[in-house]
Amino acid sequence: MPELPEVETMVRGIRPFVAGRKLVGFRRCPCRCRPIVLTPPAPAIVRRALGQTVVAVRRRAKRVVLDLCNGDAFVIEPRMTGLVLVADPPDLKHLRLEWILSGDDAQRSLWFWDCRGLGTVRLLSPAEQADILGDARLGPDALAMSDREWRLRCGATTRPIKVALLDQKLVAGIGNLYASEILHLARIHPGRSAAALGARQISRLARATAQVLEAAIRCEGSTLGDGSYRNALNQAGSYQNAHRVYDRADKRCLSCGRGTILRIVQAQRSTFFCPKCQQE
DNA sequence: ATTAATGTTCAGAA
DNA sequence: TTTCTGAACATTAA
Repeated sequence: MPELPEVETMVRGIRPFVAGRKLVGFRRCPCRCRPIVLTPPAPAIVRRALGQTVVAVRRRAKRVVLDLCNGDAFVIEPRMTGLVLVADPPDLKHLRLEWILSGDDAQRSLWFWDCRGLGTVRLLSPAEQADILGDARLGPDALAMSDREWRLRCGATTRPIKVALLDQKLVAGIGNLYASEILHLARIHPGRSAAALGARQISRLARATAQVLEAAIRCEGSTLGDGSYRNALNQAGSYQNAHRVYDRADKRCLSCGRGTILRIVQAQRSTFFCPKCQQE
């Protein structure tokens, strides 16, 4: 579920509750749901992380990173339905992992809640962080791409631009929902070859990416009809009210007022676009 | 019963 | 080498 704006919202939401605190315990889910996949296994995590202080809370692509004072870092990857919470989980069933934190005042907890259970939590050494979070595996953050970088990276692949935007090695942070929204704002057809985009289109793409993602962060992300996404305090985001095309198949285009939103499938994922605003 | 869902990764084929 | 497809992971809701 979460893409860059949702993960950024998680990071900002938990930071004041987590940064500067010491890890004094871990607990697995109290219910009988499948135990989360931990890397390394739980005993090694306890040995390496217990007693460490969380010195920073940051985002890398669609992951939440908790930097510890010994150089290790927890890397939380929410995938489709994962949430990081400091209060009030949606239900008590899918609380996969709890970090117990101690600070100047009372003890408190950070939770990883994940309904589908595809998310992961890893404790990585500095060398593993360089490998898994480094430039060889992830492209530049979507909010830190220059026009020049957009041009070079798009120019290097003939894949459809919608598919290229989902490639985390090309640009990090964009997912299926925001890819459709960005291309609609940039007035680019999702099937266009990335390498075939002209200079004006690249510059529109760069501006649309920043505009959509920054607006979505201000709205604390998108909470769709199933209510799945929640911020760190288990509150819904509001960017879904600003969606122009995502999940709006057969509805009137909100921009031109004439086109009908189409749903197509690219790389086994839904793409939504307006054939009037986004010409081939 | 079937399908699709804001993600990632792998195997195998073109 | 690049690109594409299908499958896998697991859960829920329409």
